[in-house]
Amino acid sequence: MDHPDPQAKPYHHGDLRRAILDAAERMLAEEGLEAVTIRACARAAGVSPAAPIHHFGSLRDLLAVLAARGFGQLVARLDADLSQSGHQGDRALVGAYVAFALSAPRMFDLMWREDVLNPAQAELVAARSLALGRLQFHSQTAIGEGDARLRAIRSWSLAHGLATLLLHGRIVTALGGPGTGLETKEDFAALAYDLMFVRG
Amino acid sequence: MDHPDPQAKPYHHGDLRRAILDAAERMLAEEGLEAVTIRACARAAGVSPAAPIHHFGSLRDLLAVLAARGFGQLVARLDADLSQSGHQGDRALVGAYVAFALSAPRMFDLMWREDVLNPAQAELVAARSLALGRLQFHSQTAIGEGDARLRAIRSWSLAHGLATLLLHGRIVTALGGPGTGLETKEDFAALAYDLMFVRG
DNA sequence: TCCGCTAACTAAACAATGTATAGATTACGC
DNA sequence: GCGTAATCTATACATTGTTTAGTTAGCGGA
Repeated sequence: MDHPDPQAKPYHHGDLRRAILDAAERMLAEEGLEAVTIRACARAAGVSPAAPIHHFGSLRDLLAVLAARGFGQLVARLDADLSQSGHQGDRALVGAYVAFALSAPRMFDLMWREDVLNPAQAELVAARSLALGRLQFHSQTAIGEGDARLRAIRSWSLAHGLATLLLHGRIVTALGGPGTGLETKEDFAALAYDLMFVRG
Repeated sequence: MDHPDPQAKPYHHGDLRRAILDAAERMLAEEGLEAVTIRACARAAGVSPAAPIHHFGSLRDLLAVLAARGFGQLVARLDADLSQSGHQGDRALVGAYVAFALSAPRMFDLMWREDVLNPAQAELVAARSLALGRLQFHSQTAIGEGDARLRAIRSWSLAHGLATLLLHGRIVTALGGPGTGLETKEDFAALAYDLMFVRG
């Protein structure tokens, strides 16, 4: 029998590493971080629990590689939004950052969950430093007064804080809600943009 | 034998609920959130694993009650710092908020970890809404231009984002470090204050 | 003072998890 | 073709949260 049975799955998967990551990404988006376990990934790919361990070393490293994907997606989103935007530098940056967080909330959360992933994993370190460098670059293309470093910290903090609080539902609970003009994702991205104009 | 043996621990603890919470708070601060398990709390209090369940219902509820303590501590800190501060309203608020996060990093993290605690737990709901109401109050005592609601969202977002990024060590990695004037907790609290003066 | 009720707690068990170990299978370079 | 290394399975272990059934003791009322 040298003609392979199309029903029988091969002993070697062929691209198991990617398949596991794809399954993990889908489970993260649809079922949440807690659903992403070694055994669930193995089940989704139809392999034994030890197979993902072989490719990633541990769950912490698997999640780190997954978060690296997230930082890549963030960079793609920032570059896309900022290239075709009439807005300027740091102000548009805040809107794009918040828009990404709202469009991929669980991935955004994972990217900062250093308790559950291995923050020193090589792919993650590379993807994260690239993304943060890009953030710093965009925040400094704007013309403005004062220390450029302070402006960068302010932009990033404002964007990160607003995104985080929005994902927790706290801003809607405390200040928004039906009839307040803060309902859709677009409202919040616009809010982020507006915040950059509020004077201290 | 009606005189109790001082060596023998009684079957009934007397104040087990508080003892469990105290143990959990200590373990959280010293060993991290992952060390706070039902079984570890039970071991620390010298009881069986089912005893904490009886008092709290589940680990998610135990952590929620613990987070409620955290919100109480935040309120105490805000009130203390803002009463004896020459600074005004929302600007001092940001500094005090960041100072709290840096002084109790793991508690601050837990307070927003709605995946691991029960966000609808009664004590937590009460303590959180009280704390957030106080935040809103302080942010609006300042005189300033523009929409008061926007100013409140901006203050809170800036404080929360800066605190979160500082705890992740990202700002130090990206922008601070030795020789940059950003090293101690006080430097960062001052940074938070300064950020409120940066113009958009 | 004793009785009964109820809260507080124990003991034991279950399913699920991460991961280590040893072995089986297959691809691939020489 | 053959040996080696990569890939994957089977099995096992310790740990976790939680459930169930049963034990102990504090406490109010007769």
